[in-house]
Amino acid sequence: MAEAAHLTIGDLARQTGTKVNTIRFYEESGLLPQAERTASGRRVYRDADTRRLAFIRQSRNLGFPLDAVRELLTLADDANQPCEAIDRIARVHLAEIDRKIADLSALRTELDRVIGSCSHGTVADCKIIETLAPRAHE
Amino acid sequence: MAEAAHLTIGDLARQTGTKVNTIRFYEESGLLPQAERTASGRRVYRDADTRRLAFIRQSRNLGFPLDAVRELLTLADDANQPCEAIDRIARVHLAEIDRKIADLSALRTELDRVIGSCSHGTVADCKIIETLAPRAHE
DNA sequence: GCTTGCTCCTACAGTAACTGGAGGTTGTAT
DNA sequence: ATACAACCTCCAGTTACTGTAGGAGCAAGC
Ligand SMILES: [Zn+2]
Ligand SMILES: [Zn+2]
Ligand SMILES: [Zn+2]
Ligand SMILES: [Zn+2]
Repeated sequence: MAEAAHLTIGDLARQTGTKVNTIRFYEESGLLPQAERTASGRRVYRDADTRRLAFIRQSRNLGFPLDAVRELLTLADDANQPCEAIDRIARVHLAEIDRKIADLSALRTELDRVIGSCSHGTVADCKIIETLAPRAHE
Repeated sequence: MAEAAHLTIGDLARQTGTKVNTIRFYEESGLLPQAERTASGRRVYRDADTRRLAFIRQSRNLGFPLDAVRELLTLADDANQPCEAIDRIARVHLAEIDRKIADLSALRTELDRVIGSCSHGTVADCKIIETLAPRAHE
């Protein structure tokens, strides 16, 4: 039932919600194979490319950096291997996200404290500025 | 008591915990004024520069982007103005941080769910891969 | 057959905020 | 005098694209 249609780069872009330039960028980055070309030099894609690109986009949506996506793509090809390595990449990524959330939360707390301390007078009295400027002790 | 010492760029870097290259970058970006030079072309700094750079660094530590730092520096110079504009910049920045935290938290939830669904078999059964690959329905 | 307009091509600059290095000069201490 | 550190000016690299310039191809309507 599936038709192995030949897609243009624009078709592929539409199917996957990816910009045309981004697809070319993925090709150049080695995430997508070098596409076949028509006689006039236009890229031609097949369903397998759609699936690969969808995988990449889904991974990106989950925040995996391109290096991790590259590894995931390789690992996903060995269907009979244990999925340990895949899980590890995902857990490392989760830890990274947790770190970022922790950093931002600490920042948020501090910034909120600074903002809350302002009594809305002149710049000379502004506690925000006072926090940013080094207190000239003495 | 304060001595208006002439500082080298290295002195300034040490005093503020900034890399030498970063100081040059700030100068080029207009955050620091063009430094005076010695006869041989070396940059010379004074205490006012230390204070300005400390302000920049403190702002950066609170996550303000350089554009915001630039505005803060300008606003901080008008000591008699109301601090409204400063507060607004800070609140906009806080909102941005909140947005990032929300985005990351949503990502974290989803990623955690995906990881949790893996039953540690082969790649063929891995739920993580299944999530990333488009389900070939039918 | 021709023009219009869309899609495609390559190549490159720009984004944020630095960081590091190459290649060369100056200052300082022994 | 000779190290050696610190300074100088470029400039490339980082992340993951995005947008644009300048040019060619392709399908449709007239
Ligand atoms: Zn206020
Ligand atoms: Zn204030
Ligand atoms: Zn597993
Ligand atoms: Zn798994």
